[in-house]
Amino acid sequence: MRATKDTTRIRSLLLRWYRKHARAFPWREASAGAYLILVSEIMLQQTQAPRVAELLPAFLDRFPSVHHLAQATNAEVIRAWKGLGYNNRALRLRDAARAIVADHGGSIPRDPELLITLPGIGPYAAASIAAFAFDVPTVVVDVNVRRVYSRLASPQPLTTDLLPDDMVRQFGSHMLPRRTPPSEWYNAVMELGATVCMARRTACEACPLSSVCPSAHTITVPTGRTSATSRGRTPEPMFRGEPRRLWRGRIVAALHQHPEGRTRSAVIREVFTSLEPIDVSFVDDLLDRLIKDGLLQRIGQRYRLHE
DNA sequence: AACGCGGGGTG
DNA sequence: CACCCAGCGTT
Repeated sequence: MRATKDTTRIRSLLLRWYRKHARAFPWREASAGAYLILVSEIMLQQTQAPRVAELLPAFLDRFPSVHHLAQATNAEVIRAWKGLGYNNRALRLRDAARAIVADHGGSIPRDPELLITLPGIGPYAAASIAAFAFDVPTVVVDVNVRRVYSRLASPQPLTTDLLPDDMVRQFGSHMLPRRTPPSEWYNAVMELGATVCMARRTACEACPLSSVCPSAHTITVPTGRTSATSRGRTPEPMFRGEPRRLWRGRIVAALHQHPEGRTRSAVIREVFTSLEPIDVSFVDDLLDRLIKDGLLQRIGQRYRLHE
């Protein structure tokens, strides 16, 4: 862990850099309210910032307030979520809006302890909404923050090396500025993580913290087998050489344009072109999972987005 | 603790 | 092309 003396230096170097290099995003505007922050934080968990910036306005136009979102049906919110992936999260975001209306008078809570009780809001989202929407001085740790803080706190030999979560949090509570708003601080840390102190590549020569960073210029890309599967991750289930989740996404996409629904045969024709009888069980498994998740419903012989 | 969830980005 | 990326809820 670095000496306290360096903390002030790190803060001022990074904040000065951020004021010069910040990209303009809707959630960084002074006019951004808590509802915009809530929606954008959920979107940003899964999608690159430029893409969220592109898709966020249409979603907010469709659901301008937490009250509008709370009234959305499953199908309505899934359609508005198109292009963002992870449809389950759209439903949870809508459920969170319903809980905010039902239990919090329509006002988004500012206390992380309350935020984390909402559907789809975990430790990261609860802290980030409190910090970005209300400038609550709380420790926020996403993968960008964890990466930047790990490299800054102690020398990391490899780009894949990260400190344990508890050490990152300890360093993070030490780094929280006393006067600068937490929203500005975390925007700066995440901007550095996204554009300079990146996961698979570092740009130490362009980093404002290289003079105080113990990992600067020495961190290297690991060689050899580093793939997810060889690190012990469960391999994704595949079908016809592609991950199951992509077939799942195609079924949802195929039903976007058909409010009246499609028969199983029609879905198979459109999405799979043709199928051996032995493989039809794969489709049935997919359809069952989609229904279980609340994305689809079966009406008679037809499947459609869940109303 | 392990699994499932999208689809674009990167080397 | 192979490989990478992320936080949440469920089981």
